Amino acid sequence: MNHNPSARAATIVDVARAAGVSRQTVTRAMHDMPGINPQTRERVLAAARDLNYHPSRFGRGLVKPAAKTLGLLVGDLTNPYYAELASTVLRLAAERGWNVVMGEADSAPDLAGGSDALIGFTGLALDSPTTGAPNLPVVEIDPPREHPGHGRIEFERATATREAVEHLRAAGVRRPIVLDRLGPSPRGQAFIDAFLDAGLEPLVRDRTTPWSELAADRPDALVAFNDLDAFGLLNDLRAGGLKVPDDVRVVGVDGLAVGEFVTPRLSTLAIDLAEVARTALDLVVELSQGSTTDLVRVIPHRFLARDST
Amino acid sequence: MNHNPSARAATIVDVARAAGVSRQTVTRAMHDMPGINPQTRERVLAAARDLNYHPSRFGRGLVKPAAKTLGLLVGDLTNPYYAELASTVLRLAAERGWNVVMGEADSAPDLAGGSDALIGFTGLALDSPTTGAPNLPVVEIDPPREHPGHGRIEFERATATREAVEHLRAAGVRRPIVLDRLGPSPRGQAFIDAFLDAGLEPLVRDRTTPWSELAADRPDALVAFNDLDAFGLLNDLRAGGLKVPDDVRVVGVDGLAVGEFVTPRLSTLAIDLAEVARTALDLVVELSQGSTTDLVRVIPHRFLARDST
DNA sequence: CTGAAAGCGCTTACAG
DNA sequence: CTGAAAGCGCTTACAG
Repeated sequence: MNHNPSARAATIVDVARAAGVSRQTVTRAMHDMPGINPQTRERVLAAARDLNYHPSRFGRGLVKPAAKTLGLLVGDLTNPYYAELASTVLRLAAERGWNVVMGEADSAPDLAGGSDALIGFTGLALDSPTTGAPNLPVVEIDPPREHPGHGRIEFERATATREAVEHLRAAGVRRPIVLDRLGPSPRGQAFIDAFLDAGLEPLVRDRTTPWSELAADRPDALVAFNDLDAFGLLNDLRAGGLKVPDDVRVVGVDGLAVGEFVTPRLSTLAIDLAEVARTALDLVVELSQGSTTDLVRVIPHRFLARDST
Repeated sequence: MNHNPSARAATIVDVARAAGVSRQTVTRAMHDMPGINPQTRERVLAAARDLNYHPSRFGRGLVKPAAKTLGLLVGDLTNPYYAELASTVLRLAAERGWNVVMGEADSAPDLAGGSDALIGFTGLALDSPTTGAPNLPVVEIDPPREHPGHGRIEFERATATREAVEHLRAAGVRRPIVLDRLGPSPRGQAFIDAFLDAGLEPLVRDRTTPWSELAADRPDALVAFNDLDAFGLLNDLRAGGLKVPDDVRVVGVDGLAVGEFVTPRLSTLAIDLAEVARTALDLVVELSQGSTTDLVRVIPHRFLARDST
């Protein structure tokens, strides 16, 4: 077995030669087509096995209609936020007969090379090889800045953020802390602005600050960077003997379904990820058909008041 | 724009003709290569834009070394179990310079067509087009049955299951219910066997049976089909005024990280998904290099006794 | 700076 | 049942 260890992979010609037939006949055997002598087929398949022959996707794709491939760049799939988005994209793409090649921002493969179009959270991998694609249609989700010619799904967060802040203010919150990453994110900035507008001056801390440190500021509300962070805070607060929402209120961002299952159920800023996925896919299809106008779609967050506020 | 609405997509020849240059020059312009008159480049790019030209992956792949593509078939990505596995596969594949095209079992795209090798939970999509692949290396994870020539990652669950059952028995459990899907799954069967061996006769109910119905049998332990189901049960039990683990003990299967964050923390049968991913990837690489022996790897579950038992 | 030729690996009619 | 020829869309030397 494995007769071609170092050199190039076996091609249809190698198999044909080894089996003493034409390329044509190799194709027939490989694809189980009719009109071939069973013994010939066996001989060809044996040769193929022997040479570890696998038909080239490229030779085949050039000559047969093939599924389009969509590149999808997400963050850590371990975060249900990205997983849920990816899940919807996968389903909708399959409905259209598209394949999806996926990449996580941190490992950042060159999606562009294997795709006919790209959708992704480019904020995670700015100007990566991914976006240097040769003329591919690209749709960016919640992008940090505009990129001419690219489609864009923008998140409208101001309204829902104000709602959340109003909810907190009405509940008596006076000393909120906004947990954000360094170099304020759009989500963090939206909360800061909303608090200021509501006459509250929020402290801003790095999202990874442990509760033990946060406690010194005696906050009565914590705005987590995302739901996952919020789950961690909920745990830390419980461990620290604090009651949520009575002692401290906690709000997340993302609207993960699993937020229903934690205790207390997490209040959060949700976005309809299925709608994001659907919109992004529609847009990328329009782009690949040559559309060059109306490239921006806006999707609103909404405030889900559950039990943690 | 979009001058080629109905007919076939524009090729390099169309662009060359439109711009009045050779195909060669089109390549140079598209890939920003040196040795081309800037004005010529502009003219070519304009023509390309005008014709909505995107270079064919296939033409290109045939002639330039391209990344290998791995097909990955999982269940619902919305289940963190699959998401975590996919995440590791994505990372490891990227390290090797492979692309990954993903599919969910329910939408079941034809992964085979676009892949050089396949990894997947074939129990979810048996004998789908996916596995009818023309001679692709295939690794099946926790497969329901053997498939000659395919690699196989088997889960060893008997040991950990016995441990879990022993733990329950020692805690005084006498009336366990095993929640399984119709036509017992390996995981369900393992629990049933272990309970019987321990001298306990478990009831078996469909995994979707609501607690309200289960309650009639006055169980003192519930074995959920998976962690996600277990989270739901935990909620139902709380809603029903039952205390876990005092009134009813609950054990899940999968070992999701988020099980740490629910209340009470979920006891579960965990499997090291990163190891599963790593092993599957190693195996599929061996297969694609022509290996035909030693195609089975076994990975053990382990019992994570947390707070729900 | 630009182009004519060859070739990548496959499949599809078409002959025999 | 089997094979010789043409062609899919691209890039890589090589000439000019």
